[in-house]
Amino acid sequence: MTAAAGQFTIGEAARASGVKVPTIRYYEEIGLLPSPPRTEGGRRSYGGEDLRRLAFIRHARELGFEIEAIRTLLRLQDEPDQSCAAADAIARDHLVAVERRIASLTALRAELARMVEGCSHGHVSECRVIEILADHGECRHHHGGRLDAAGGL
Amino acid sequence: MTAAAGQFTIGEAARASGVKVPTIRYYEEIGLLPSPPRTEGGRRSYGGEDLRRLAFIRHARELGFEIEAIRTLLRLQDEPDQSCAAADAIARDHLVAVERRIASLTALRAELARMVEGCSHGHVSECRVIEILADHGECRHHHGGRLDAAGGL
DNA sequence: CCTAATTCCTCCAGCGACTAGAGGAGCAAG
DNA sequence: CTTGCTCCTCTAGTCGCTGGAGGAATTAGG
Repeated sequence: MTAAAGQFTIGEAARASGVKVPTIRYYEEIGLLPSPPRTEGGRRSYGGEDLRRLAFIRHARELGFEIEAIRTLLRLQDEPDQSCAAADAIARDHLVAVERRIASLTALRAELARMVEGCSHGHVSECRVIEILADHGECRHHHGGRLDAAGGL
Repeated sequence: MTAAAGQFTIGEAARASGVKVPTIRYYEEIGLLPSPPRTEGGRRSYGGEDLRRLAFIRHARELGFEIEAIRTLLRLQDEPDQSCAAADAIARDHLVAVERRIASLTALRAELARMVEGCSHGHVSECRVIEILADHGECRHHHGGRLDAAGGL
């Protein structure tokens, strides 16, 4: 460790924040994280403020905020005299989106549960799972849009 | 209409199934939907079986099944004498994933609700929303992975 | 001081599941 | 015959990363 106190390598920043190294570089590339100074050898050298920013980003991503929303939130954070109405609006919008998502996933769960329960574990020709998928009319699930299958956690 | 009865253009297939035209071509490209015969002029001509397959795919996508899972389900559907254990397993796995997702979104909703409620609508410097995002320690949300913000419906 | 292991650098490609646009051909109706 | 719609192919872009190649720099051990 030749570096000054309070300076961190990208690897240390990654371990401290829980954001992977390539992701940190990606955040820099898209301008979400400022380009840090470099050491003589050309390596990124982060300070405490950068780590805080990174933690902020990580937490916001965990909460499902999009990069563009986070960009706005970070700008707001940098200007503490401004009204926080904008931050409030972003959070509120997101809350509404999350609620819609929960509602649709709950409907989905019900349909999947019915599929699985109805399955008699015999042949495909009499399988509820296949049957319900083949015939939308048979289910109570009406027309949400698409859901991502896997998604986070 | 010069085409034989029971034959449909890609546009008609799209309207009938609710899958967009470019998406149908995409499904063909990735081998999810068989390449249909073409008319003299080179246009795709779909039959009733294709429409049924497309409806199956659409429904499964609405239910959040991934393309690869759908590919497996379609193969199963084509062999009605096989055991449906595989289909059952896919649906069960997906149900578990959906349940996990609901649980994490519910935790998320709670945190977002606390953020929004705590906001005093004053300046950014004392905004709960910004504050909670900046300090993970302040919240009860512990370490799920990432969630997609928008996603389906 | 030398070496080996680790970490870092840049650049480019790929994921999933589409979506959008360019540029052109076919085809049905007026 | 022209208008306007649909269709064709092909390419590139979306979002938020993730991974690999190929090489330089640093660190730890001997």
